[in-house]
Amino acid sequence: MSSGRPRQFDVDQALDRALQVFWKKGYEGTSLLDLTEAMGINRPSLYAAFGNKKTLFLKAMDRYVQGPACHVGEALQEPTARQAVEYLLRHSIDLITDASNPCGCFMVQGALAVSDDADPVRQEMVRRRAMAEEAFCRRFTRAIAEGDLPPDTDPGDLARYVSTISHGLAVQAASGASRDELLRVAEIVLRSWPA
Amino acid sequence: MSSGRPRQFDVDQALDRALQVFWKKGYEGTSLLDLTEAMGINRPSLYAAFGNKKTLFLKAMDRYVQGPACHVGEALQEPTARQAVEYLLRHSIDLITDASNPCGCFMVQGALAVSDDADPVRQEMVRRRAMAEEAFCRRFTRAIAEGDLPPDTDPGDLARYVSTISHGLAVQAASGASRDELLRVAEIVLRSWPA
DNA sequence: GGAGTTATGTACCACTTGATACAGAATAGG
DNA sequence: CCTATTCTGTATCAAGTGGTACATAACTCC
Repeated sequence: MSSGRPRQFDVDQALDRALQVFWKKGYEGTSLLDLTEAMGINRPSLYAAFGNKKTLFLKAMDRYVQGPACHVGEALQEPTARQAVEYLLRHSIDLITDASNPCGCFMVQGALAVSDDADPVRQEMVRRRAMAEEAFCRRFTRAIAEGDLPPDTDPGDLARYVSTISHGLAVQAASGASRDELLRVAEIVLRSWPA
Repeated sequence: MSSGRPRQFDVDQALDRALQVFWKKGYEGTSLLDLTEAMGINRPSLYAAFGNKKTLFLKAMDRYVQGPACHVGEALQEPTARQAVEYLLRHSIDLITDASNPCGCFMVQGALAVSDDADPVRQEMVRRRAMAEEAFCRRFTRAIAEGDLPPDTDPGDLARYVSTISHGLAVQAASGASRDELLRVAEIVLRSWPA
């Protein structure tokens, strides 16, 4: 197999740039011109490497989950449920208020309310958010079995609660709340942790 | 003064219809065609009555605050801080999961992450969310003075906490969470209310 | 009934949108 | 060197965007 003319750009770096734009402007607020300018490539190269706008967005989503938002998975590995939540909240706050990224959470503001045309993208984001919540639900189920949460705890409700806090913090960050302000919110949450 | 040809549509009803569309699809996900179809009027009538897309959106925002979201102001009049928060959360949940409206909160998903062109609209939403938070801050300050909250409470932090919960619930609703599921989240919040 | 005023509806504007056709450039294998 | 393959860049596409000009219709006041 002959490999033809080599790419003149780094695919992952271009994807990171695309992620930044989608993160700041959302799926529908981002134009192809925004993308090609940020990625430093022209339109046909973008389409050849990433398919189209939708598939590029989905790939940016994967990269977000595995890169900037990898703390979500890491949190689950903390020894106790409380520590997992603490890890999640603190690192989430660091991410969503990090000055080198757009404010807020890509997973929340990337495609929250969109046109019918973009609805599949929105639904995929809903699905991914639900997956994270379910992972915490399973973690809490384990915590109950390990005696690390009260036995009458409903793990699903608690996971939904944590998810609610997390998404709320993201909206706060998108509204301009600072790291310290959000850390104090997290403190209120953790102070009353049911354990 | 002569009044000319009378309007053939009800301005407030048309505004309600516009609100519904913006609520579901967000500012940038909504096209003029979406609007005119939902409002039952044609383009020039829309522009004559509401200015342009941005000003229409802002007017829809006013209508949202004074109509569907009037419970926010009402909550402040409850006798205690705890009751105010309880009122806020319960009625918010009713609103954001009401089947006769789009899921979620217009004030959150109407314009969370948008293009530069729409950024003024986004900022106005940020400002309005901040105003609601400040109102709760003042309410909590009063509650502390009335001995209805611990004297060492920081009213700003507490207001930000409540705001975070409220916005988090909105994202959950936009993701398809049911009324009952969110009521159980609210229960967790209220169970640990610092009073 | 005529004059003045305001709303409606068609038809259109310039511009942007996401997406491609196609020619040329850069590589690998033979 | 030649061919096959892949990428790049220009130039372009049809469709959709927000926004308006203009003729006409419906009303009030004189």
